[in-house]
Amino acid sequence: MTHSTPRGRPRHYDRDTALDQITQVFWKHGFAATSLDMISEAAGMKRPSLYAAFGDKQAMFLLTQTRFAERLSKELSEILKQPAPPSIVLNTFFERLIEIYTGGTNQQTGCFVFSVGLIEATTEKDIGALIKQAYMNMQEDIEFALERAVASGQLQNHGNTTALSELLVALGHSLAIRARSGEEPTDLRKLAERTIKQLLTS
Amino acid sequence: MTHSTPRGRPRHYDRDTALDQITQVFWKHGFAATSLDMISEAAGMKRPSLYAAFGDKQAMFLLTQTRFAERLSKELSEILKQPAPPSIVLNTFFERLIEIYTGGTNQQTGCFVFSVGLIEATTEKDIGALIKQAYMNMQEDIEFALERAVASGQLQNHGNTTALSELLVALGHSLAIRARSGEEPTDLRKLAERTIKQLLTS
DNA sequence: CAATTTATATTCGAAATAGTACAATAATAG
DNA sequence: CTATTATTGTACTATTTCGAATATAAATTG
Repeated sequence: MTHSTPRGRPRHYDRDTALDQITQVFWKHGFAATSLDMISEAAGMKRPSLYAAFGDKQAMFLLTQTRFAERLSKELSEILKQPAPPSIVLNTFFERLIEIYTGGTNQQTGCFVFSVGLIEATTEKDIGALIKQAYMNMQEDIEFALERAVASGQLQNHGNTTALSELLVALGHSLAIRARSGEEPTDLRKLAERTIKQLLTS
Repeated sequence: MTHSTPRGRPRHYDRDTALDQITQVFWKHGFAATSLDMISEAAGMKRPSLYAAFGDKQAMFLLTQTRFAERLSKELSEILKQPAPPSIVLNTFFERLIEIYTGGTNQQTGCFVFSVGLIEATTEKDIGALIKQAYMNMQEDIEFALERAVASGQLQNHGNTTALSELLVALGHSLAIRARSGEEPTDLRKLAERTIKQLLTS
């Protein structure tokens, strides 16, 4: 018989929220400093359940990294598709980024990929590729947005939209570092505003 | 009697080169993933000697971080004092930074402070302050250099030297991230050149 | 309700790790 | 040459950690 409820004892955890909580722990302490016991407690799952669900620690890390990168990429990409003037679009873009990087929705600071994942890039090539992919996507999306703005006359062409978008990616990287080293959201917002102004009007 | 040679058994290690080697291990694996055995082997010192010389693992990390930050700061500051045109000065500045970040002199990638130290900033406030100090110094030095260039007529004032220097710091942060995620030195040099050009001519 | 299935909870063992106590070594001082 | 001093080398302990083996719990199927 096909049934809605599966066969044996039902799962006590929700896969998605568990992954959210695992992400939080890794985000705060980094991969190596996070023990399975910490993960277990954070996720509300005993170690055997963790293994059954997600594999070992490395697998969990790779999973949460990929998941975070994809979600962030998708969300930011949506923001950049708005038809508003570039200064507005970029401001909302970086406001959202700063919110994420300073613990607005979660509790952690810095970027889970660009700060935390980055450390593992020397020993795990997959992670390095993932990170590069993440900011390359970001750069492309920004560049497209700038080009649309130039085409629609909302932005005077400063010659090089590529260099411009690379600079905006650099701002993103900088915000990640600054947030984790303890700078306040308000200061970061001001920095972003100043930077956008400088880049778009000159 | 006062003698040049101290009393007991002479040290087998050189403090400075030992610290260099400890830095290398931390730089590659990060704080948590580096064991005292790894440090011991890299430095050629047994654990008791390590403790006697530098204290525990945390102390060693803080020491190498501070030392690296100071040296880097001093070296880059010197470059920025050169009286050459700003495009030249900034190019040599970033060329040197890229060399450090891509394993030119050492073997490691990324920035020891902005990449590796950063992870510990959430649990150790000292490290966070150190990191912020490092890039704030960098920003000031760059800003002074730009202002001198404006004053001497080597650079047309684009209005905001502060915003400009913040963008150049952001480029530095971006290079650190890109280097560790596996980008090649040549690509990074091109990126830096493009960025400098974009920022100085517009 | 008994059998089956899946998930959770407990327990165990092996390895790694940090830090320290103690013995051995290599120099100087007189 | 003996005592002293500082450093190096070895050995030990307590704790943490990963991963797995085993026992228990909660559901469905017929």
